[in-house]
Amino acid sequence: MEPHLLRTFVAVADLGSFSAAATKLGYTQSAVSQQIAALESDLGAALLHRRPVSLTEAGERLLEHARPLLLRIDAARAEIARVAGSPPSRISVGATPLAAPRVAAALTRARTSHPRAEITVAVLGRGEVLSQVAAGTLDLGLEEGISAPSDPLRLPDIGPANAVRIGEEELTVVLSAGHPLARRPALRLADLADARWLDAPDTGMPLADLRAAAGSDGFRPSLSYHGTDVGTLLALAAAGHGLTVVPRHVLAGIPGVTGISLSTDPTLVHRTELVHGTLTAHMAADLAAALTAGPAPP
Amino acid sequence: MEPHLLRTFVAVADLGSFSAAATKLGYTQSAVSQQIAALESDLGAALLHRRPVSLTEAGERLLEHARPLLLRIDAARAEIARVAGSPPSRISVGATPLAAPRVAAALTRARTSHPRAEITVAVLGRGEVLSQVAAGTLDLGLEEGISAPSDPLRLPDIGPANAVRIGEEELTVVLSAGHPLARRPALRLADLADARWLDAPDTGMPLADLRAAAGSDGFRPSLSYHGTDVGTLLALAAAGHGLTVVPRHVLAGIPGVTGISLSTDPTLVHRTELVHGTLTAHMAADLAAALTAGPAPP
DNA sequence: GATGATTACGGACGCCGTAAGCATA
DNA sequence: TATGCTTACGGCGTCCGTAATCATC
Repeated sequence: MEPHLLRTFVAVADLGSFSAAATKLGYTQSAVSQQIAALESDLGAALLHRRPVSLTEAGERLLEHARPLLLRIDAARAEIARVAGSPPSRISVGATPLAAPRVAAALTRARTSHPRAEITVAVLGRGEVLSQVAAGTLDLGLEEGISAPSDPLRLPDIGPANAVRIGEEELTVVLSAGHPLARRPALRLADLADARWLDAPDTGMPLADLRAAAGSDGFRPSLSYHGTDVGTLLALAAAGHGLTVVPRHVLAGIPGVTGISLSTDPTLVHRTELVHGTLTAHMAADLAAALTAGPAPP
Repeated sequence: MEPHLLRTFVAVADLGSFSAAATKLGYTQSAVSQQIAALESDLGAALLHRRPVSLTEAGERLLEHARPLLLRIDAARAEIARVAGSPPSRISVGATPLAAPRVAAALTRARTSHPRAEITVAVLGRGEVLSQVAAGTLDLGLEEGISAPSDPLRLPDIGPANAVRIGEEELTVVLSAGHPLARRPALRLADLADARWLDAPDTGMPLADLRAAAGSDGFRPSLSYHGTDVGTLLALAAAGHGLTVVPRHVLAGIPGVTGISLSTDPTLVHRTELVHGTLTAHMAADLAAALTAGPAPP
């Protein structure tokens, strides 16, 4: 269970290939093979099927633990590096595309009260935000996703009390204006399991999250979009390539699409949280105050 | 950041001594010294002051990460061992003392519906429960603590969705019957920071949790009790040795003590959660259904 | 001076690369 | 047959124990 073995295991699982993982990590094919073998013998269970490479049941379980473990290890290392180093004068903030409007709005307000802070903002794919906060590349990150009202997001914890609630909004499913369901006042997520869905893991709600929320194994992708541009995602939805789920506010004034509320569902909402390393907890408190004022403006 | 380094670091931090940690872990004094040195050089920061041994700022940070990391590593290993092994016929359940009445009540009901299950029950000190669930020694554990209403407990996560809410109850502070405050209808936790407190880390609410909940650095212990017997704890409170905090139901019919509600506080409640490895999720669902029926009987 | 952490050194083991082997598509 | 994972083997680095050294109470 040494971290470098977990790292290799995750790489192999992601890439579906020993040799690809080897080149990515700077090892030889053989080394990766030996590392996986070592992990399997340590744990006493086969983790991967070979030829083609796929996860065994035990491998699936390990993967669920390995990612958060590696994330937390990075977080610990980054935190200690900060304690040892000098207090940072620059603050970097990252956000997922659907949370980005909140940062922009809050920073204009923060500028007036803290005019001398040097702030960097980046919009990143979902998943990048948390790992970069963990690694210390980002000081603060805005994450968002689906949850029950007043329930926290299910993010891997990278430290004590590292996420604070920013706000919750109505969750809507985006349909092209001409869609048969476009005139319904509200919909239940489970009823849409068999529809055509957009797979936009960087930008929209991951389909796996929809499956988890609806308790269904549907939500199969009809088109995949890799990128962080919300406009493109909505344009794809408007063109009828599939459905996607977003918080209501991003649809304001967008032509060609209709947002149908999912709030009659076993009460699902779109929730935004501010994630931070514990060392930037005071910064987080300041920014959170500015951010929680309400839903983001257009 | 290899796990064995973290393990020795935690042992040194707990025991306050390199040599004590060495004997506990089966190393030589020298090996422990080298391991700590390796960790410090890897992280680029001093983790411990020597002579006497105490944590540096960086060490404090690392410790906050190291314990959950080790817990999760144990959880992953246990989970994989279960996948590889045969499905368990015996179920072991553990609970902290203040949660114990709930298991007892639920199991009598579970007995009638699942008469052939072989169930083991243990009452353990706070902190033992989670680590044994992680390690796979326990299949299910009942944890409890202070939280805001409908907020989850702040437990280190040992896997995806590993805790489910069982119930919440009024939180009361226990006073001897003759105590000056014993006739108040309600109290605020922060006002009691300077009182004499019982330190019963295995049984009652840890004083550190009270400090965190009240945002105060008071709650200093006047007497410490190590053990898992709630009756003894209440007897100490009745005898005026100090205050302690418990959920209301444990006080029903106990002479010599008075419970004053803390519910007017920034709304603090006593919350109970069922913790499980993901592999026992279905067992957890069954037991949770029996457990959530209401507050435990006397 | 005794206790306890550090440093020096040596043997054993582990890890990774090279290279050969082997199975599957 | 070719791609790709596995096994064999050797060098190098790491880890831990013994033992000597150093520092602190």
